[in-house]
Amino acid sequence: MNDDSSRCRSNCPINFALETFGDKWTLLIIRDMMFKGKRRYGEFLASAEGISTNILASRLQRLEASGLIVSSKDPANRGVALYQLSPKGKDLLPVMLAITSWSGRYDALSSAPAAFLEELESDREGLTRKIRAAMEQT
Amino acid sequence: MNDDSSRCRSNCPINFALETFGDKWTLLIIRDMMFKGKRRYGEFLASAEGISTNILASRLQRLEASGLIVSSKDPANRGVALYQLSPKGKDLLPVMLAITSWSGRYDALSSAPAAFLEELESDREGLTRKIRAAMEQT
DNA sequence: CCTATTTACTTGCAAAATGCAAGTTGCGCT
DNA sequence: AGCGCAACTTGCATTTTGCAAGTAAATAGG
Repeated sequence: MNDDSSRCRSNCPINFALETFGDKWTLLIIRDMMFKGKRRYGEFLASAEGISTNILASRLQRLEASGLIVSSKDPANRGVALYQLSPKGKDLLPVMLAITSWSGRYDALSSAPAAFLEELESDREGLTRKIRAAMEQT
Repeated sequence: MNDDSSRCRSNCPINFALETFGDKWTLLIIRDMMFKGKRRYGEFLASAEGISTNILASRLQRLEASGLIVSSKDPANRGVALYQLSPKGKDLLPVMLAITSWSGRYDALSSAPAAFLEELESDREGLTRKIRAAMEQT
């Protein structure tokens, strides 16, 4: 293999959006929205990893600024804010599934349910469709 | 859809290895090893994003501790350290490709070469094989 | 053999990000 | 009006990062 299409030299870098992927809390918030259907400030705050309230506010702001989520007020209750994934945010699903699959295989602390992991390996497309449908519901 | 296999409640969390994915520099180092064939301390230090030397040392140590990379001394030159992806590290390829694909579509600052992105969309399996082969070379 | 250079780090300190606890604001209910 | 809840904001201590400089070991040249 002497054509080099699979490798990049420093003059043709592969860069990616580090603001999104290089941050722990950002990924957790997206995960919560994507797989757990969370939409409210208090729900994110309650996640097992224990994000603190100032950081949560800052990350939600950043996520909205970069177009990954959209915020609105619950029409039934103006005191409640709703955060939802934008199409751009929903398109992170393949990334999250790849991370989940790798973590399920290699990271002992990463406990996705076994049924979920099995379905992910055996029928990723079907699972993807199901999750996309679930995301539209909210 | 009232079976809930595509969503998880808080009692069945999807957790992933945040030490790996939640850190900016960790991802960049893995990218450099995977797509650019970098193996040496000085090469990582020279990456466009400008990691500082103390952070690089700390991340390499962490990556080795978590089994993603293996370090050795260059047999031809004992003063030179070589860092290489372990099988566990190489298996991050699908994650990196998913991130690259998303970034290529949505992030203006993320410039993977167009030919790479096209191949990624049209023949991901083939590209994956090529990159895996290239990774074995080092 | 002695010196200079390269490579891979370590150290010290200032700046920034994070974590924690407490306070504030706006809305809905009674 | 008064209470409660949800969504933030603020202040401050702690941790992490970034930057500049320094050290140690291994080749390279004279």
